[in-house]
Amino acid sequence: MENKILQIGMRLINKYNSLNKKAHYYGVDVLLYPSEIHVIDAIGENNDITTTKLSMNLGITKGGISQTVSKLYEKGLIDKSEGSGINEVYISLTEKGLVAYEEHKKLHSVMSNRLSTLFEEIDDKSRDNILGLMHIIDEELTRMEENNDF
Amino acid sequence: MENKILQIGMRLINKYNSLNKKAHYYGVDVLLYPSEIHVIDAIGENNDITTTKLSMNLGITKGGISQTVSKLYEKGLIDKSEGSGINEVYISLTEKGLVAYEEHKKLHSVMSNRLSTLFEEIDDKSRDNILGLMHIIDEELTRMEENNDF
DNA sequence: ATAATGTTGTTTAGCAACTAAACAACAGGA
DNA sequence: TCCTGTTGTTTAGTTGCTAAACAACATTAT
Repeated sequence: MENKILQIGMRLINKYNSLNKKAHYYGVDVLLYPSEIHVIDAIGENNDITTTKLSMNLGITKGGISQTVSKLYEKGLIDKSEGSGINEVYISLTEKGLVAYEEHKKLHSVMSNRLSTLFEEIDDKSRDNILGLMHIIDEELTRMEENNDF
Repeated sequence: MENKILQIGMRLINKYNSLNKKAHYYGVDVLLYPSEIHVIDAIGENNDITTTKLSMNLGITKGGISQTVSKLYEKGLIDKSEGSGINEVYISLTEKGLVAYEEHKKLHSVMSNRLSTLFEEIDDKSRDNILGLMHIIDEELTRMEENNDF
């Protein structure tokens, strides 16, 4: 009973991670791997982004991003354009990329809506407690990261 | 504001997964990789377990478990014993394995305790709402898994 | 101006952590 | 005895990274 939340939380993370291993088509004609749809998602939410910013945004090395971006370019989901003369490359979605982005987003909207609804219906105290709970987890994960405890 | 929880939740998952990529010593003289400490954890909570049961328990193929178990055997963290004449092998922790298991558990106890405390202090309504929230996420992840939607 | 340093993105080799498939060893029943 | 089911193992292949070296250009220092 004591660490029930932690247990459920771990089960949710495992479930998410397990789901997150399968490739899908997302409405386009090429199979997209998890790493690829994540990059597409990040570009869709921040068009004309650079490799370095994607790297920071997703917490992956520049080399890793560069590899995934190359695959997406070959599959015709993104465009590259030289940015403001400097040593930058702006990455944006093609029409095909946009299709995949929106299809992917659509699949999450049901859960997103259900959570929004619940969050709006509950009282302030519950809302605060939920955020407090998440805050504790966040703090502890950060502490573990800093102390190298895991 | 609408999908704030989902956003925080995703950040927590990413943070956890990022932490979960590093190898540690866990108080013993050999470096243990994430997959290895997970298997140790599962054996610690269920001593004299078999490969097949570990496989089901962790949601990994028998081959994958077999590989990780081999490494743990070579590192001296587990013992194997023939089980009841049938075609089974019982896996248990050595003293060294037990040290790693308990060290790993200790690192999680701070967060576990903080969450337990919070959960005990809040009112029933908040408690129900938190569980309700998790239940929705669980349901939606299951639905996505079944429909192959992701 | 020239040299040193910083920044951008890319490529390469290597690794962890799997999976799928073939396999050997044994058990129990037809 | 043969067939089937189960157990655990091994092998080859894959994804998704990282670390390190690199080239190209920009900025700063001397």
